[in-house]
Amino acid sequence: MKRNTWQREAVRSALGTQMGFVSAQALHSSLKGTGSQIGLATVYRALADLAQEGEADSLQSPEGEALYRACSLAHHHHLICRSCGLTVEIEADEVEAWAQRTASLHGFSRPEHVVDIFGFCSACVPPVAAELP
Amino acid sequence: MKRNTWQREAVRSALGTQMGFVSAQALHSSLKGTGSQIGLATVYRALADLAQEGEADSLQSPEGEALYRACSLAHHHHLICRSCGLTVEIEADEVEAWAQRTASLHGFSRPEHVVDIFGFCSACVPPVAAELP
DNA sequence: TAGCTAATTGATAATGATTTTCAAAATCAA
DNA sequence: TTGATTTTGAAAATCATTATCAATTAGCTA
Repeated sequence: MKRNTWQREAVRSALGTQMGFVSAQALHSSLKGTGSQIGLATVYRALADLAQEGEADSLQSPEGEALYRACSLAHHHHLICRSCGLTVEIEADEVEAWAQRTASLHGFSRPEHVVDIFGFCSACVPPVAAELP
Repeated sequence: MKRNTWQREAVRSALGTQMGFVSAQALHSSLKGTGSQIGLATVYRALADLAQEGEADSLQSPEGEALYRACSLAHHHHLICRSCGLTVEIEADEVEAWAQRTASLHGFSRPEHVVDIFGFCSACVPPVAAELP
């Protein structure tokens, strides 16, 4: 049976206070920073549980880290600045519908899609100007 | 100056014979399997180069591995079976346009989007039937 | 063709995220 | 409270990927 521990609550609540996506490492540091004595392994376990129970969204950053975010109600998509990390929540009904349609069109079930756009926000100029047309 | 080595050719050619996405590790094993003495670090470097030069596409698997695939010409999206690895190339003009539009709408430049759908193909039944409605 | 020089290789060590281990601590039902 | 069972957490183990650096090699150039 699943038990309720202050650690799990701490992770759930800490995740709720974050605005964007956080890595397990970052969340752990954040918790430690507020005086919590929670262990890193526990944070990983709690996040994995939350994600499985649908209480958290997760995605892979381009650097290969797993990022988590408290899941409000709907499924969202993001526009993430590669430089400053600014995250803009975007409407993706269009993509949502397309993903469902495309998956079932090819006979795929239980589709989970990853639709995130990484770029440079207006405040962060592209680092390699020579690459631009 | 960039030089042509049999190692780089081996990676390029090995990538070309793969049908779907492969990890660097897998490609290295595959090369070793055919008698090549290429080193793992070199495979990583060659793949990174190919991806940067636009000769290969790369994406992050949900497990956090970087996957590569020989890039034909256009930018494609994929429908990938979590169980058997079957990869279906999908048309995503709709999403392509949406990504561009959304990025610039929010002032983002040089957008790179990740649009991939992971699910279970018709041949692979969902492992957890209880989760379905 | 021989020699030069900078780019490339690869074995290995280093890194960094994530997972496993397992004994000790905590939870929950009775 | 007791006791069975789950959960925790520090440290070790994994795993993919990157950095190191001496030895090798590609591509000039004489």
